[in-house]
Amino acid sequence: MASLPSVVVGNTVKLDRQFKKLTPSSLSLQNRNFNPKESDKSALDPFNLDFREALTLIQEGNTKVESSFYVPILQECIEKNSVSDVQALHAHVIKRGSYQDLFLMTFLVNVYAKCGTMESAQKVFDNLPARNVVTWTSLMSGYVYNSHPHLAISVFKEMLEIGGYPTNFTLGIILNACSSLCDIELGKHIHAYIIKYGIEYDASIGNALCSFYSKCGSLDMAFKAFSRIGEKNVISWTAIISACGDNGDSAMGLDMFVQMLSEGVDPNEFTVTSVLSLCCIIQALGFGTQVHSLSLKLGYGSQIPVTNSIMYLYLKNGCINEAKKLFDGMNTISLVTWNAMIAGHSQMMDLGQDGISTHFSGIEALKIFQRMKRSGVKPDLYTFSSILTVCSNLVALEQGEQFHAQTIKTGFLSDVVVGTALVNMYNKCGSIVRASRAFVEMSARTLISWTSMITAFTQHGLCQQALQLFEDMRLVGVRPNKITFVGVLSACSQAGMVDEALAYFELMKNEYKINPVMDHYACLIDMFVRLGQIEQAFEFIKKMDFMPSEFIWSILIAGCRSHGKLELGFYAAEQLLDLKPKDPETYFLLLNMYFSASRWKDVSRVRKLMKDEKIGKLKDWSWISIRNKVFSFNPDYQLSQEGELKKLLEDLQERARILGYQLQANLEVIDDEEETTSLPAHHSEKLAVAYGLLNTSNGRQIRVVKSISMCRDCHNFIKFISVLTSRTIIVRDSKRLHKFFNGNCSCGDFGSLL
DNA sequence: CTAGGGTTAG
Repeated sequence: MASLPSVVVGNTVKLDRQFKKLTPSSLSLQNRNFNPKESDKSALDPFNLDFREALTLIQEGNTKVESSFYVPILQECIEKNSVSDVQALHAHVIKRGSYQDLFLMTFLVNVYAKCGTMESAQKVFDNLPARNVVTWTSLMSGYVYNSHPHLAISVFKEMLEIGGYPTNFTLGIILNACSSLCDIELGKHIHAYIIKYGIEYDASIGNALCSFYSKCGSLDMAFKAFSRIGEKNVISWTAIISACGDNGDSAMGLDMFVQMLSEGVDPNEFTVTSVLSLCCIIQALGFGTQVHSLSLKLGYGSQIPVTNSIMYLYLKNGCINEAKKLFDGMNTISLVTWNAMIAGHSQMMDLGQDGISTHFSGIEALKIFQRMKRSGVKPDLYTFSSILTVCSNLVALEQGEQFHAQTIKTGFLSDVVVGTALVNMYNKCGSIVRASRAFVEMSARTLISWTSMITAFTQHGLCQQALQLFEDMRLVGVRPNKITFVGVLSACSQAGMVDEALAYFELMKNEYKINPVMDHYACLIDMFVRLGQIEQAFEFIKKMDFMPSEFIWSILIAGCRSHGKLELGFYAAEQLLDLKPKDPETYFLLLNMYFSASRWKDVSRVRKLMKDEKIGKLKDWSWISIRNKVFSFNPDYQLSQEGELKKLLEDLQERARILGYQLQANLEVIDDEEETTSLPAHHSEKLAVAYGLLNTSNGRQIRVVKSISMCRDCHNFIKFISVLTSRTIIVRDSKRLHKFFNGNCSCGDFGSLL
């Protein structure tokens, strides 16, 4: 680092005015601080003129004006983002000789920067008669503002070389540059410099350090930087609150918010939006609602970002009506508002709601997209990634293809998130070929892109490709996370590669220091179960340092049922019942197990528990999307009115029987005390598949999405259909993707627990 | 004259 002082100070013309930022309305008001010479006053008082008039006067007049005259007009140029007006004023400044005024010229650097024309800002800077630390800092700030952090840093180094001495402002700006570059090295260097030279640790330094460490992923250091600030201002608090959110500790962020209020600091609109986004992450609707009313009290109700984030919070929590009310009440609907609406609808599925509301909110999201386009708003990358996700959820391939085309036309495909969303869309719509093409064509890939593609191969039963891609990913130096390992372990599980699975499990723990989560154990247990090694699976459950979840016991029970291990199955069922499962499907798994073992007492015990826990019937819906239209089916579908559909199903059933298909009965509907065994051969996906067969041309893929898991019988039957019709049939149920082709399914036949 | 914070994505 450069040695201290030797500040370059130009012959700064001191002006005795205070230049506060002027709003357009304040321009027309008399400013008490403005006190021009009498001679200028009558003709050229910018505070008595409107913008255009002032500009015209300046351009026509030959009078020399004071430097301060330009400032409010230039301010307005920033607001209007009018570079040409800035250039006109600049020309005038040169002609009238005010270019000697370092104060004014520094301001001009900032004006050009704020208008996004850094070339001009740099040119003004280069021609300055003298430079001081403020002019240097202005240039750096311009480069950071225009997303050229590396250029800001080279200006910084240049300044140090000629002996310039950075101030708190300078260091704050450079720390920001480090944040956006994730340049940990330089950031720490700056921090050391601050300590070494005893730079006063004020809020500007503390806030910048706090954000810097947060963006580098060290919440600990962010907290240290924060706590050293003597007088914490709103920005300090907002910085630490967002730091918590960015580093995965949203609950802590809410704590900090409470602490901030208790210390008597009022949040501003930025704080409110940050807090609301934390509420979104951890689904803290109640807290968010309180924050919302607080923000109304503080007068931020008309702030668009505040409304956007509360609307998004409502949507993510399924409060569609509240969200709609806010949306309808907004007088300015920004692109972000549309995006929040679309993203909110596309994400309602994360609520643990059934697949039916997910489906309808997806359809709603498509409608919102159309409304947005009709209103003349152009979609951006956020819109496209959300809408592609909607297509994934709906298994709406044709729609997805159209959006793909639009991303190409608009150039947003080059965005890595859009590209990743596209990979996911093709995968979830059952097209692994196009998914991998989209992946290969990406110009850049994030960890999430790699993970998506690995998971895609796994879901399509292409385990070798999944593992190969994982190795490629490591070769190019991308560090896997726990989700990547779920994909890897699940690939091994499907392929029955026990040794590899265990080796990857160790690799994850030892080399990547990732603590296993339930999903990893579930993969391994699933693997043993698939291989029929039920005892090993059970041993593994006993050995793991986790309380087995509902899902783990379900896998074991399904395995016990398939492999006739009744006693262990009953034991597991007791464990499962103790957990008071949440997922309705789990109860049906138990019912079916007891039913097939003729344990009637247990059947009624489970039924009673279901009543106590208010578990309703399973809502069996399937949808098929053909040429942008969605058709819905459930078991109540009136087949008699559709002679063709009924005939087709009967015909397929008969031909399947000849090939060896046998109907497996399941306990289906629990209607109070009444129970029926299912004979209707017509779960919703059979109807949807048959409808697809009738309404698409021969050889085309059939793509169906279903609200709950497939039952074994349907799973088996559709394998036969794929043989009888030579079609590829994709059914995405609530748990996984099934791609049926030539009598096989990509899930490796252990995909249906029910 | 130079800053610091925010909404929507996989």
